[in-house]
Amino acid sequence: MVLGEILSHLKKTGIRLTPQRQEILRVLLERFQQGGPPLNAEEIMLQVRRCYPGVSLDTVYRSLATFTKEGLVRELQFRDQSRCFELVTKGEHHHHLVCLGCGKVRPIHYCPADFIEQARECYPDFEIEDHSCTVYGYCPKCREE
Amino acid sequence: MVLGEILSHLKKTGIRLTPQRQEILRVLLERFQQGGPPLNAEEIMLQVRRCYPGVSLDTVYRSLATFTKEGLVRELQFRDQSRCFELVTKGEHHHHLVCLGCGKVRPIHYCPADFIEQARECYPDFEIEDHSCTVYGYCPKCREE
DNA sequence: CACGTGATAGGAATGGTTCTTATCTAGGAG
DNA sequence: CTCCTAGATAAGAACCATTCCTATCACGTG
Repeated sequence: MVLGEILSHLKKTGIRLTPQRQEILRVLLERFQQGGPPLNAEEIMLQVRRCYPGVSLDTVYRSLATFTKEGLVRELQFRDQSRCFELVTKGEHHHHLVCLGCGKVRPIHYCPADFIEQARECYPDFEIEDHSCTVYGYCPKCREE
Repeated sequence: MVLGEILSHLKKTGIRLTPQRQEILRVLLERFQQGGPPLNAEEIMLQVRRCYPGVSLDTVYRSLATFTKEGLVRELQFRDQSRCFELVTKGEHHHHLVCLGCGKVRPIHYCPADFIEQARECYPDFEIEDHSCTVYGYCPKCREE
């Protein structure tokens, strides 16, 4: 997955490809390639401001909403109330392990196919689009308290 | 699971058992018994006000936070930003199907044990406390748009 | 290369949640 | 049963992440 692929996808959709938006996507891609935790809107803004100092939080939120609608970005919600975002990548799929102490997020590279199957059987009239599985606990550092 | 069990559990913890708190728990229990979707703070407040008209939203939030810390209540977050609460019940365990259109929540009475197992294997140093699995899609009504 | 439409910046507004303060009360001690 | 006090409550103010508003700007179509 490279930035070019994402940008050409965007072109097809007719969504305008401003430099700010390219930078937002680049930041998300970089984070994905590093395997790090998802970013929240403010973190994204701070990163983007390195190149485009004038960028507003509102712009970041609006762009992320647009990308989410387009299926390029996924929004995540954990129990600490924080909202964060990650790139949707073809061929790669993961879930999350969240520390209830420090809020740090780690990826789980496993997907329970049986669960989705069960949901489909239970509610055949539903058009299933997506799913998310999250495990909560305490990381080694937070266990010591 | 009856209200008495919950209340006696609370007594053991030393948490004060005010009538408002009893009513909040009763409302949550009623919802659980009906098998309905989880409630948000405002819905709970409105129900509680039938008996205790003076109850404030703040009281509801504080009580729910206390119950959550005590493991009596679970807080849920879905992608529409809404925050809601449900009773934690022994012997019963479920996950959720959420409509991306209207936000309505339905229970899925199935749990992917393999997923939790995998998380444990992946991160043996983590102390796993809880997990949640959510499927997103469009309900029959919202599919028509 | 000019034009129109959709995007942006900045500041103001919003709304859910939490804090503050004064008052009250549940429940243990006497 | 009555008193006492730590902890709970109500009301309104404060908070803060997110969204709205409006004037301005610029992407990329034609």
